Amino acid sequence: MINVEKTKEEIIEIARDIFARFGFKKTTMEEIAKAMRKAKSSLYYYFQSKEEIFQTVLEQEANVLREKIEKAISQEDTPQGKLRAYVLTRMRGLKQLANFYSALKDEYLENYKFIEKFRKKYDEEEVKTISKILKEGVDRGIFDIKDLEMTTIAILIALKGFESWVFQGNTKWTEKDIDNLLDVLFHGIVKK
Amino acid sequence: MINVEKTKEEIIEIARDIFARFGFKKTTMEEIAKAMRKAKSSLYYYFQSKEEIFQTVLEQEANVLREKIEKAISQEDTPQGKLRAYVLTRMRGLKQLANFYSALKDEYLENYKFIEKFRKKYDEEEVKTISKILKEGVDRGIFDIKDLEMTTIAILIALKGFESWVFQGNTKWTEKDIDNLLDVLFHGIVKK
DNA sequence: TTATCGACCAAAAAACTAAATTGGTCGAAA
DNA sequence: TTTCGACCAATTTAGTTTTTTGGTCGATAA
Repeated sequence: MINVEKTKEEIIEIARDIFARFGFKKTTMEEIAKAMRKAKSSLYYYFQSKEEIFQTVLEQEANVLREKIEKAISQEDTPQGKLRAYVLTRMRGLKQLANFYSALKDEYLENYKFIEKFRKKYDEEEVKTISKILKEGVDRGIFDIKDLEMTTIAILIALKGFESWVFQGNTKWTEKDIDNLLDVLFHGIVKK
Repeated sequence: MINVEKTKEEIIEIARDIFARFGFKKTTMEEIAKAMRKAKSSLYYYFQSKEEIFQTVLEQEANVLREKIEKAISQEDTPQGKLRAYVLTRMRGLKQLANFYSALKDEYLENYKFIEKFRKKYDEEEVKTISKILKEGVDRGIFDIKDLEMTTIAILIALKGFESWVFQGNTKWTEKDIDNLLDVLFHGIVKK
């Protein structure tokens, strides 16, 4: 009762490492149990299924990133600064979750609907975050955006593009490069 | 001798359709031969391998697209127009090659090195095309770009991002949307 | 009551094997 | 010069058996 939450925490803590290494599919309940020095069936006292454990781990991980981003944004004042903070923090955070991220990617083929669901939910969050920043910029008379929704999606798509590009190890991006690109986003390439 | 080239053309013409439907792996030489009303071994009189046939088909298809793009660009005068023509023509062309494109994607898992090689070569072409347009814009005093190479790659990556987004059927993009995005690329989102 | 466990099961996955296909070769014959 | 069928080694596929895995349940400590 009083220990349940604590044990749950322990489980997801250990499960996280194993999932990060082997991904969802290749991680077995037996492994997690052994690492916990418990019997496999004991895990089911705390979680209903392997899926539930994984989902919990995912959500927790997402929370950490979300908070980092939230904090980074709130520390900036200008919409430009916020957008920059968002992009940079997101990039760094994902890099830190690289193991996890690649594990997810590996099992992209088998499309577990609960993972798909998670992705969708997270995508929607990101859309909200970006569009909020953009909207604030427009409201404060700093940004001039014709189609806010389309621009939001565009930024997200581009961001995802860079993401997979970077994680594919095609090019090593520095912070300076990101700034360069943000500069294009902010001011365009046409001379004024 | 005089007919060899003609027969070769016939083969790749027929092979293209089959490859487009079933992809490289699932297409058999027997099928191609049957569609040609020839024996399988006859194909080897014209091509050294299945790979060579596929490669030829690929290259031909790329040539068609390349010419379309080249023509579209040359008909425009301003760098903005050229870039717009490039993006639009490329998008349309790839949409037309959708079957082919998805066949390629399906076999992305098995990574045939000759396909990888082709992709790389084509990527380099695209980089050249884009950077040429950008450079012209800069030289004519129309564009103002800090890091030309990085901007080129950025545009290409973003383009690829949209590509897979569109082909995944996530959103239906109109020409107007593209124009909207190009507008962001040209003028940025910061109010002037 | 709370927490843990081993025995157990159905279903899925992995390992194995036999049979069929496939890309490619070669010499013969139109 | 062009086409073909017979043939081969190697890969794929289909079918089967064995093992593993997620999950359940009742017993049993604490």
